[in-house]
Amino acid sequence: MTTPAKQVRVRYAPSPTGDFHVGGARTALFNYLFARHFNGKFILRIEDTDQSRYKPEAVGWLLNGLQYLGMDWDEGPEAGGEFGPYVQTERLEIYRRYRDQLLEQGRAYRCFCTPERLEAASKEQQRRGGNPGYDRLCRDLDTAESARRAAAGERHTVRFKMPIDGETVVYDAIRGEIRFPNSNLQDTVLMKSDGIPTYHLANVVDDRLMEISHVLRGDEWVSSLPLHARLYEAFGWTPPVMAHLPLILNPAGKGKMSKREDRAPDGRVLPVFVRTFEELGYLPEAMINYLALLGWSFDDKTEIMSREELIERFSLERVNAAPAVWNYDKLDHLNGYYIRQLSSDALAERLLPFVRRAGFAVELEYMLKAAPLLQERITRLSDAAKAGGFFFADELPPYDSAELIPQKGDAAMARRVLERARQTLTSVDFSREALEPALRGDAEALGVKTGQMFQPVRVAVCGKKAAPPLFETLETLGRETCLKRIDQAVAKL
RNA sequence: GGCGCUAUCGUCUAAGGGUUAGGACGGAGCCCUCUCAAGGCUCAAAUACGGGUUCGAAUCCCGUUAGCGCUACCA
Repeated sequence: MTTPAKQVRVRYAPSPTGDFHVGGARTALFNYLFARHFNGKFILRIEDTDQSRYKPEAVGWLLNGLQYLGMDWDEGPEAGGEFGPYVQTERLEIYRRYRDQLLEQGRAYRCFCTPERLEAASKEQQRRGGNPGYDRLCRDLDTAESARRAAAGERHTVRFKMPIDGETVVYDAIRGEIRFPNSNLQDTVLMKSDGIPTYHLANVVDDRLMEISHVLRGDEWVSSLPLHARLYEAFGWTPPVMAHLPLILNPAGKGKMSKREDRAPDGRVLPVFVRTFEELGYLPEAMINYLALLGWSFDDKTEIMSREELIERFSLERVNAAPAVWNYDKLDHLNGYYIRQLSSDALAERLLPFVRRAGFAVELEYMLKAAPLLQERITRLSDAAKAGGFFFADELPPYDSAELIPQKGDAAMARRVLERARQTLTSVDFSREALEPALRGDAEALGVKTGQMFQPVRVAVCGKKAAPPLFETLETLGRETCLKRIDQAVAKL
């Protein structure tokens, strides 16, 4: 990628109207990677111009989410910076100045139409076979009259005067040239009647004032590009490089990844919000790797990439134009992979809060022993409580005694096996190295296959058939617990 | 409806005029094995359709179809 001439300054500019979801995280990530790749600045700006949809918790969710994913920002809330404030409702005076400028230049006009009239006008337009939208009634209002009505306190919005004929040609760094017939474009509202700008005005003004060099945002914004291009033009500004990132579609491929969390047919939550992924124990390494692969690729082979590699390799040229369908299986695969890459110490530490939250009182020392046995068997950190509950619980949850009966065996065999094992476990050195030959010897002495020997013991001790390797498990659990559980199992037979 | 974007295995993608169309997830099979995993090997699986351009098209152009996005005093 050719290095941009001026300093790269990009921003992620969400509106705090809801939870921070993966679509937003992907947009933030591409901005972050782009900035870090060029040693530029990654700026966070809060676009809170929609008062009615504003959610006070949203900024917290956002900041926490970015921190969890390890995307540090150079300027913005909590970071400061010389282009602040970075919250739009703290910049209202600025937008009013630019509104006035457009008004004076005749590039915008006051609209006194009521919502009711707007609706009626839109319907009338449609009835006449045109497009729905505003009929531009106030566009040619006398300026003195307009100013007088405004001064008298009459409620109004300010609309941008779009050209009526011809076309607006814009350029997108990913898609190239895009042409829009002006006959299709609206005189969009720039300033609402409450004196707060809409996205379009605030965004363009801020990007200019904050010296944003590249705008990387979601594909849903391409339809606003002509307006934004005309706004830059009206102000006499050169627009930043605009790049629209492909949308993330829900797993069904039908529509944008929803902003609501559904459940799979089996009842599992299908997370959409960043904090849900965090709560379920997705590692930031996996999230970032997966997100980066949604709409971007490095080459024909490489998929596993660390943050540093992503930063080094990221380029706008390799961003795809087509929308991408979200795939939970692939994310799970990556998460499992990154879990397996962790040292057992690191895994134990990460596991501890999850297992404790599930209600088990566990110490780090014990977790250090259990973690390696769980490592290959979990795809998310939160899976550990279920997969290894028998490690952490005092009492095993109830299980079906039929599970104790070995393949091609019967209850009598299970009893013989367990009683023999109990005897052995009472005296043998309680290490995996000693346990294995001892129990194998028991199998031989009893004339049963090793599987028939191990399975009843495994179920007695773990309460289920699918569990980590037996001897390591026994060793971790300790003699006392193992003997107790075998006694309980024998009693069930 | 209008406007816009997009179109390679089920999914994420590579190949950007010449390849047996490559990789990954998922699926199937085999191996390993005390179960479950993990790991290794193998297999099935794609250029939406129709026209051009060209010696040659997944690749360039046009059309169709389909999907998605936008069509607010929301972002």
